[in-house]
Amino acid sequence: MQGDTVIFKVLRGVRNAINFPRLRNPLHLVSPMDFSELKSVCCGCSIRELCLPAGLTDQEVLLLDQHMSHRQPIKKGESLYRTGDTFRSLYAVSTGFFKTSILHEDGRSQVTGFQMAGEILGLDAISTDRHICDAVALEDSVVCEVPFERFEELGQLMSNLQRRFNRTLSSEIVREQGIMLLLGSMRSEERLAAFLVNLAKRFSIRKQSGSELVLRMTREDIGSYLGLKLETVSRLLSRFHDEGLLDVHGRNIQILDQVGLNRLVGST
Amino acid sequence: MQGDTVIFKVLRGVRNAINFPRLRNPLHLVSPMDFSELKSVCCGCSIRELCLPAGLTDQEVLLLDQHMSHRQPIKKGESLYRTGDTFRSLYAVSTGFFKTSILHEDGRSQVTGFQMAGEILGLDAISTDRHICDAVALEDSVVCEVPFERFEELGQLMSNLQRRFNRTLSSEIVREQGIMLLLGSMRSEERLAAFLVNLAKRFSIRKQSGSELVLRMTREDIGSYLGLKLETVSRLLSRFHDEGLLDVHGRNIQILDQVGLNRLVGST
DNA sequence: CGATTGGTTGAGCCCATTCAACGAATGTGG
DNA sequence: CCACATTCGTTGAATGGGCTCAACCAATCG
Repeated sequence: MQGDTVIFKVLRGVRNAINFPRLRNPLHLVSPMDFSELKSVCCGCSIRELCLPAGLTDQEVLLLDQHMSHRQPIKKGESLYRTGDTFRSLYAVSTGFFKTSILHEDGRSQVTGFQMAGEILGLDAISTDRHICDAVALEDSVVCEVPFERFEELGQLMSNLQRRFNRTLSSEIVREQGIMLLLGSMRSEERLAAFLVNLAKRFSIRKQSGSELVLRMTREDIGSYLGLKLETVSRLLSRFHDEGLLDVHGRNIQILDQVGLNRLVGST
Repeated sequence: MQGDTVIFKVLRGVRNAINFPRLRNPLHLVSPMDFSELKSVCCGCSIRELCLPAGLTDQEVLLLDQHMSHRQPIKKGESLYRTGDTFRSLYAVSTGFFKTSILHEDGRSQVTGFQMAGEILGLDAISTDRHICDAVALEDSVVCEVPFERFEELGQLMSNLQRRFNRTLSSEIVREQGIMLLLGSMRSEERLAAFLVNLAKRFSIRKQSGSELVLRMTREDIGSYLGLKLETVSRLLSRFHDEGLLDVHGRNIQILDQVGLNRLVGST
C-alpha cells in the first residue's frame, strides 16, 4: 500500500506538471494569422453542453473545436456510414435526426437508436475499427465529424475530455440496457408509451416542445426499434388517440395526457 | 488545416516526450524493498489477454497490476454490488460466473448479461457514479477490483491502456446491440440457440469445452435474459433435446449438433 | 422429515402477428 | 396538367406463438 502511494504521487506529479500547463502552450505557439483562421464551431454551438464538449472549459473546447470538428451536411435519406465501412470518425449530430440499424444475415434488421442534436454516432465502431451498423439521416442534417485518432490523442492530453468521453460511452451502455429492459419485459403499449415519453423528454431538453412531437421516422422504424410490427404501432397510436392520451395526425403527435402516458410506462 | 497540423505536432511531441519515457521512471524511483512487496497478479494470469491488460506490454501490465488489481473472493449468491451503490471500482472476473440485472420500478427485472473470466463488471456505472444494476455471483468467484479513479489516471499516462479501454467500452455497446437484435426480431428458438452458441463460444475461447456446457444460471435467469418465460426455456430445451441438437440433464448441456444449432440462429 | 427451490409438462388463452384491403400523400414522367 | 407508381399509414379478420395457470417431480437444506 505504501509503495502504491509513492508511485502514484510521482505519476500524478508527472501528469500535473506536463498535462495541464502545456495544454495552453500549443495555442500560444500558433501565429496570429493562424488564429484568425480558427473558426469556433463548438464554442458558439447552442447544444454545446449536450454534446462532446460538455463540462469542458472554454479553452479546452477551443482546442477540441479547432482540431476535431468538421461540419458536414447530410441530406435526408443519405447514409452517414454503412455496415462494414472502416471506422475513422465519430459524428456528433449538430442539427437533424438520424437512425441507426443493424442487419442480420437473413435480411432482418433492427433499429438500434434514433439520434438527435448533441448525440454521438459511431461509438460502436471503436471496438472493431469497422462500423457495425448503418446510420441514415431521417431529415436534412448537419454533423460534426470527429476524427477518432486525433480525438484519442487529444484525450491523452486533456484528462477532462477523456473522462467525459468515458461517461459518454458508459451512457450509451446504460441507454441500451434500458432498451433491453423494454424489449425483454414490457408489453406493446408500455413500449410505445416509454418511447414517446423518452422522445418528448429529449425534445424538451433541447428547448423544443415536450408535448408536440414531429416524428421523423416511419411506423416501421418505430416498430423495429420497439420489437413490434408496424401495424401494431399504428393500432396502438390509434388506441392512445381514442383514449385521449394523444392527438395523432400522421407524424405529428401531441401528448395530451403526460401523466397517463407515464402511468403506462410504470415509472412514477 | 495547416494550423491544425502545427499544433498537433506540438501536442504529439509533448505527449511523446513525457508519456512513455516517464512511464518507466516511477518504477525506478521505488526502492528495492518496495519492489519485493509487489506481487504480480495480472502478469501470471492465464486469462490476461482476455481481460483489461490485453495488448499491453509486460512493463505496462506490471504497472497496472501493482496499482490497480486487488483480488477479492465472492461467494455464490452474494452481490458484488447493488443498484444505487456508489461507483468506485470496476471488477474484472478472474474466476467464476456472474449475472447482472436491472430492476424496473414495478418489481420486474431484466437480466442484462452473464459474465465469465476476463469480462468486466461495472462499466455502466461510469456514467452516473452509481451502479444501475445488481451483480450477483452464480458460483464461488474471484474478482480483481480496479479502483476507477486510479485507473483513469493511469489511462492518462498509458495511452495504450486508454485505447484498449475505449475498445472495451465499445465492445460492451456492440454486445448489447446484439441482444437488442435478438430481443427485437428473433423468435424464441432462435434466441435460445443464439444464447447457447454464444455461451459455447465463450467457453471454448477460455480453453474449456465448447460443447459441454455447465449452466450456472436458472431457467428463469435465461428466460429473463432472452425475454422469455422460464417455462418456454424449459420447453425449448426439451424440444432441442428431442430433435437431437442437445443432450440436456438439468444444467448440464451437451451440444450434439453444432451445425444445426447455428442454422437455427441464422448465421452461417 | 417437511419446506423450499428449481425444473418439466399439459391445457387453454390472449396478445401481437399475419394477411389483406384500402386510402392518403408524394413524386415522376408523359 | 393528369395518370400512374410508390411509399406510408390505417383498419379488419383470422392465426398462432408464447404466456398463464396449474400440477407434479427432483434435489437440496434446515
